[in-house]
Amino acid sequence: MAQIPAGRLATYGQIAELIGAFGCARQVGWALRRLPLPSAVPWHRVVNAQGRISMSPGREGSDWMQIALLRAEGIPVDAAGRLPLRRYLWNPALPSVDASGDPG
DNA sequence: CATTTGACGCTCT
DNA sequence: TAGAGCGCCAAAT
Repeated sequence: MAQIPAGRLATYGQIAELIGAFGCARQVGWALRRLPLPSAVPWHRVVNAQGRISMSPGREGSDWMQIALLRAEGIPVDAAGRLPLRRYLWNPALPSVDASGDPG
C-alpha cells in the first residue's frame, strides 16, 4: 500500500491482487480496520471499486478523515464520499512516474 | 464446530 | 443508476 503514489487511488481488490491474494478484498479491509491510527501507510488512498469511501460506524469517523486526506492530495471527493476513481486509479505495473502528471 | 459479521467485488435484473 | 444475490476469507460469538 505504501507503493501508492500521492494523489493516486487504489481499490481493495487491487491491493489484494497486488499481494497475490486475488479476490481477497475483504481481508484488505480487515487489515485496514486493524491498522492503528495514525499510521505510516497511506491507507486513505484505498477505496472500493465503486469509487466511493467505504463508510462504517465502526470506523469512528476515520472515513471522514479519509475524505479530508484525499482532498488534501488534490483528489475531489464528494460529500457522500464519491470520487473520480477512473481518473486517479493507480497502476501498479507502472513505475509511478505518473505521480506528478495530470491524471486526465 | 456452526452462525453471524465485516473499511469488498462481480453478476444479474 | 439502483437494488438484490452470491462468493470470498478471517474474526468474533
